[in-house]
Amino acid sequence: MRFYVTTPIYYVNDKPHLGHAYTTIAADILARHHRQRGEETFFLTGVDEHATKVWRVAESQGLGAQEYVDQISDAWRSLPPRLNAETDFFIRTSDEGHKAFVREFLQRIYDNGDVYEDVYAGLYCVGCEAFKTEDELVDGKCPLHSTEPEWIEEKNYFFRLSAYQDKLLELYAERPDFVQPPFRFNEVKSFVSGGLRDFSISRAGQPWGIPLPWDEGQVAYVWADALVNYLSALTFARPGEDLREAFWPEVRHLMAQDILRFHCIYWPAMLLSAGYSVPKQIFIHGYLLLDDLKISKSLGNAVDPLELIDTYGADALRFWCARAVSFGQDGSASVSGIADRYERELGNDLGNLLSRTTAMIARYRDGAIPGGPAAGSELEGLIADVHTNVLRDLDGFDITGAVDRIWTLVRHLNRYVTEQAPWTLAKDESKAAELDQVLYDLADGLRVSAIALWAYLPETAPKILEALGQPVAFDWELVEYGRLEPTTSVAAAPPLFPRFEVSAA
RNA sequence: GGCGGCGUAGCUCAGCUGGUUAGAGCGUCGGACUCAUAACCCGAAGGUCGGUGGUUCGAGCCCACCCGCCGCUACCA
Repeated sequence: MRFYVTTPIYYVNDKPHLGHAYTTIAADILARHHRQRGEETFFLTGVDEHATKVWRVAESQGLGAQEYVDQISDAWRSLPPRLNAETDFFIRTSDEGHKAFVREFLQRIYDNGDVYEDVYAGLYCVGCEAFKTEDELVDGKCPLHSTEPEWIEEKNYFFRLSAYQDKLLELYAERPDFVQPPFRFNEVKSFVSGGLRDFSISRAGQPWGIPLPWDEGQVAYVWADALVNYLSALTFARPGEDLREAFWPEVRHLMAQDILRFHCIYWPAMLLSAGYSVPKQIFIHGYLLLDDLKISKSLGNAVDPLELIDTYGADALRFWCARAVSFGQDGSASVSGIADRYERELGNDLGNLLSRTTAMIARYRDGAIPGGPAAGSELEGLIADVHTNVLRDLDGFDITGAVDRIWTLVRHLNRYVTEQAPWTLAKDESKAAELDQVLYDLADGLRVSAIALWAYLPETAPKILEALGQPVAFDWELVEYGRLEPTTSVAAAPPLFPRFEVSAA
């Protein structure tokens, strides 16, 4: 089995905000999970650096476009590591390997007869980087930027998307899970059923971009450039290797709904034209609605994920992203929710569980875990549920449901402590075997929780295993009751998620 | 306008192909415990499941209509 997951390539002229972090975190959770299963996994993210605005901003600062994007790409490149996202490659559209591949890719489409030349004309707002129709304007100006759009009329090359309507509909019919969740797929199908218009794949008179192989005077325009990254990266991410053989078309694209159409319609059509297989799956996640408002730069409610990491840590942010909103749907979330999750769930449920468990093992058994697995325990059943059903959840991109399932185990363990009352057992020598059993089950349940949560909490999970004197390994087959390694060195663990001082809260 | 979705406890949401007293988390109130990061555990209060009318032995779940939100309805990264 192989697993290839992508985020969109982010537009360098943005600042990284929570929405970007959200997609990247989700992709990393999936990637880590599939690595746990022993699958060969590839996780790609990166930046889109070619755009008119980039060039204009660079010029206004007296910089060359390449020089400019070299500077601002760093902010983006550092985002995944800050999130603890383990990417396999970070692509930039100005990478030579990408540029060469795009030219070859577009040439194939061209050779296939799907490209023609036509005149593109319209009112163009530079701020929006979009053409506007008359009825979108207010007093002849762009309502967002209050500037008059420019009338642009130029020769462009067009991709014959209209010729792919039937092929796309066939594809959708053959692949009922091609686009997830289903209601997004419906949007795609109804859109395509309504007929497709060709779209332009080039811009004239632009010095910044990838020149078309058959007309060096024009550069590839957005989708003809950006989308191709998912394929191009495989050709040069590892020098000397062509990863296409392994990972294409085993790809899952993750993104928000704003770019759904381009991924579900344009991209498959271009791939078919160029003679490639289409992606395995496309998953559209929802927006985190902060105070019921979509996160957006223009609304001014953008949240800097790095500030949240500075306060709560990457694990808490990842956990919150996975838990706060059912993945795939829009949902209201509030930044204060991170503080709640941190304290209630990570601190009180999970962190405190480790504290009390290790403290009791140290106190009652001098750091040793003398018990062993007991057949037919309730714990065994819960762990079996996690073992099999988390896989199923995550195969369906349900990162929220999966972590909820794991949390059921964590909650069970806390309840188990109270029910068994080890402090009472400890007072009665004749109950020593019982106490051993309880401590064993707690330690083993915690061990399993840590392994299952590793994809979500890559920083915390190793700490739990270390505190329990367990090898730091996360293979999914270890999510099984009774695989606790004997140990004699458990000491009371320091808090995993310390409370904040009142003044800091 | 067309297509799709949503409206369930104070809040955020689960409720599979219709079937005994409608669930979870948080919040509130009460209790219990002491291993632990004053954490954890138990219990209670709290819902005419948007409205109306149908189908059915029986509907939160099916149908019709209505009300209120939201998404998509083309070239924006």
